[in-house]
Amino acid sequence: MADGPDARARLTAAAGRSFAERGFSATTTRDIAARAGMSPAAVYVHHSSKEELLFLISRDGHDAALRVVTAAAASSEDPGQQLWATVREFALWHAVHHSVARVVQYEGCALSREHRALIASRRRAIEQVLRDVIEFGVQRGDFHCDDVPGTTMAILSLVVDVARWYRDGGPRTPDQIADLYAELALRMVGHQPRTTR
Amino acid sequence: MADGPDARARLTAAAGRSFAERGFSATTTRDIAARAGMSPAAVYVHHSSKEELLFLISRDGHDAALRVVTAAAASSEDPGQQLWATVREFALWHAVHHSVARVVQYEGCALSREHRALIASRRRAIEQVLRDVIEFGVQRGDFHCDDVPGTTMAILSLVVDVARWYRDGGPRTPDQIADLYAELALRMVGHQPRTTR
DNA sequence: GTCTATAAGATGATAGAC
DNA sequence: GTCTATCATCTTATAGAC
Repeated sequence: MADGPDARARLTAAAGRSFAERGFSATTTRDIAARAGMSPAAVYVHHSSKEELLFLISRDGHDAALRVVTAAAASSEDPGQQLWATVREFALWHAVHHSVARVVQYEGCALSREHRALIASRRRAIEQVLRDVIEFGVQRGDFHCDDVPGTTMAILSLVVDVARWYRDGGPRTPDQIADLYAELALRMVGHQPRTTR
Repeated sequence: MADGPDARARLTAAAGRSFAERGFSATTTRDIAARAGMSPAAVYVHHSSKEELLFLISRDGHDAALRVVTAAAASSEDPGQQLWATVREFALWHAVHHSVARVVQYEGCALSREHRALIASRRRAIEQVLRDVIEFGVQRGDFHCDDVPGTTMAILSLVVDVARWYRDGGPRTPDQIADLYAELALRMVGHQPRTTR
């Protein structure tokens, strides 16, 4: 009968928000502790270092994003629908979880060597999902795109950058952004549907 | 008969590289001084603070980027050519000057309130150049794009993100990236040329 | 598991000699 | 204008009481 998140989860949440707002290096363990309603020393009861907090946030964020794009890519047999859903869900995730997404996309360089390697494999997996969708559409003749790796990278760029500029209360809702970006991705791959949309 | 950059310029160059590699907060004044071949104290003979170095790099970088896109947008009477040139030159600038571009795009939150305001007006000017090109193309009937502000933002995103992932010695040259991104931007705005390209 | 107190070192910036 | 030396403060992380 827990009436709130436990201390460990409160600390990762507090660290995530702080890292997103100011960056890993500009965040102090005192910031994190204060935000979680604890003393600075309490941080180290639950986590071995500030860098470990960054790793946990980054790892769980990547895992969540990978689940989202994997499910979206498998949601249809049609390449256009697959790309539309994948980009839509990925962009939506970046907008809704913009705080975690910022840490995921921009604070990776503060990770230790070992942790960075663990994160890198997850990043490759996410990229692979998108690349496979685009490759499939090109092979099927639904997409017309000369440079699949380059276009994959460009669409990833488009979505990732949402984490940089998105603000709560901005002029667009996450759903509107997701819809727009999914349509733009279809244009980028030269989507020619067999039936009129 | 100068045989190298003066101390002041050496310091901004050293600071720019350090900020790009590790971020503003993770860079120490000792890092900057060592990179410029000076003692930590020498930094303060030429600059009043670490934040001032960030501001100078950010301001000059924004000014350079604004000049590049302004010239590109004015390089033709044809909307498609204008957009192609603007995105091409903007992407090229981000790849070639990726170190400065990283600072420009990702370290703005470390600026003082006053400095941030000075930078914000330059950012709006850059965005306006791109938006005007797209608006012009839509009015002319060369572009088919329902959401001009959204598409403007998306194309900016695409280009800005080059600063995040670009590495010297990567699989693509800056020119190849620029060509690809210019074509993708034309697809994003629904460019329908009057004469076959 | 939480706290207060503090160790050990790093950091931005300055003083003053040359 | 550059240096060595240093100040005052902040930072990560730990020690030990409760």
